[in-house]
Amino acid sequence: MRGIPAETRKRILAAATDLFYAKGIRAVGVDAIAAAAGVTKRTLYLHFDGKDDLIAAYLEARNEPVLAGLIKSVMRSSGGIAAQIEGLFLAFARQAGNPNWHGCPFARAVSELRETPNDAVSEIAARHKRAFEDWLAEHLASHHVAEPALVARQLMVLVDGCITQILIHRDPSYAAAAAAAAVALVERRLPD
Amino acid sequence: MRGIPAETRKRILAAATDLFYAKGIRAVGVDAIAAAAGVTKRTLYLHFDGKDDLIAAYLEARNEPVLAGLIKSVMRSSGGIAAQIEGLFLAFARQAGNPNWHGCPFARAVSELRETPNDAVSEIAARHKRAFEDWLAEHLASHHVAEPALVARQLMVLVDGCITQILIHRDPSYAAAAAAAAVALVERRLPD
DNA sequence: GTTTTAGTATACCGTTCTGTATACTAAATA
DNA sequence: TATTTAGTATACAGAACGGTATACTAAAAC
Repeated sequence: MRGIPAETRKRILAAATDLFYAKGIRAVGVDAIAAAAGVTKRTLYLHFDGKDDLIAAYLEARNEPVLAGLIKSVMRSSGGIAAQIEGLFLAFARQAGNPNWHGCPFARAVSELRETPNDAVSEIAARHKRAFEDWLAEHLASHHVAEPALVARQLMVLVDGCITQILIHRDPSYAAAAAAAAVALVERRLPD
Repeated sequence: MRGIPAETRKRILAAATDLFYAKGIRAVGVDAIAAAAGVTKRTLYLHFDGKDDLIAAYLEARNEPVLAGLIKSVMRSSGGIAAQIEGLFLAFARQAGNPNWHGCPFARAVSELRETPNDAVSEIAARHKRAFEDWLAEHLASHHVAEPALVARQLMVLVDGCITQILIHRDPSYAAAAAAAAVALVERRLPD
């Protein structure tokens, strides 16, 4: 069989994404990824230099869609900026109910691959988080929130903390506390 | 050589702790732990039923000292409750400067071992987090903070979010934003 | 003084890991 | 039509994995 190369690569990446995200990166071998993609290991190594390259491609491919999803969660609300930020955290509670949800792929990759010589993972994850933080700061500023950079950082802390608590306790209701905190932190920076 | 059994067990556990915490749990083999403990693999399996048992013992052993350290960070400050909570986050910034610091061992274990059939990990981690949350709620209540249970949860979210951000960005200064958020969330619940 | 205990040393088992090699096939391309 | 391309199928190399087996040793306990 002869397929379109870009299609095959996408299928391998999709299989890697599902498995890495669900089971963890070290827990998944290249054999399992090749099998899940319906591809021989030979073909996998024809499209990727090795597992490290596949890991980097996996994270890089998640950057844009995850970022878009986060922004969409904020923008969906029709209310003011505080309601929008609240919507972000309520979206976490909703998503966490899905059994396929396993938290933030970037945070989990960094956490798992600590002290392994794969610089790409750390760099991609930091870039992703920074991108959302920067977007938040601009969005807050455009809604006349004072100290937007500081508030954006505080919201990032709440975002990852919310996700971690939900993962540990297997209880999406932690998002409600995070949402209330986020609203309070935003509202106290609004003009009177 | 014949050693005191409890001593040998402690040495194995200490080696496992160092390696698991620094490199991750899947990244460390039992051979490496035995070698680091200066013990044969035979001896290791004489003290632990297997790697899963060792993982559970590692986390269980961290519970008390980590909890004690967190409480100490809060109680060190001589100021009021807001200053105490601020001190907790400033302690994170201090510890994160140490190259041996790698975040929360419980959150990292849960994150890495997601969807592996080791119930103990999830249970121990949840119990640990819950213990600090409960202590915080009682401490806040004793300082006349309103809605202590909710505020305690919000602080837990900030704690784990702060740690995650520092890990990802390799930048302890994220603790400052978390500290400011924590102070604001506590102060607004103080009696006038 | 004999037996139990807590080890060492070493070898091995079967499996899985990342990665490579060899040979073949069918579709697109020149 | 000949050649390149993108694959399949299969096997294997070399290491690391968790875990076990055998034989021996020295200190402690009865």
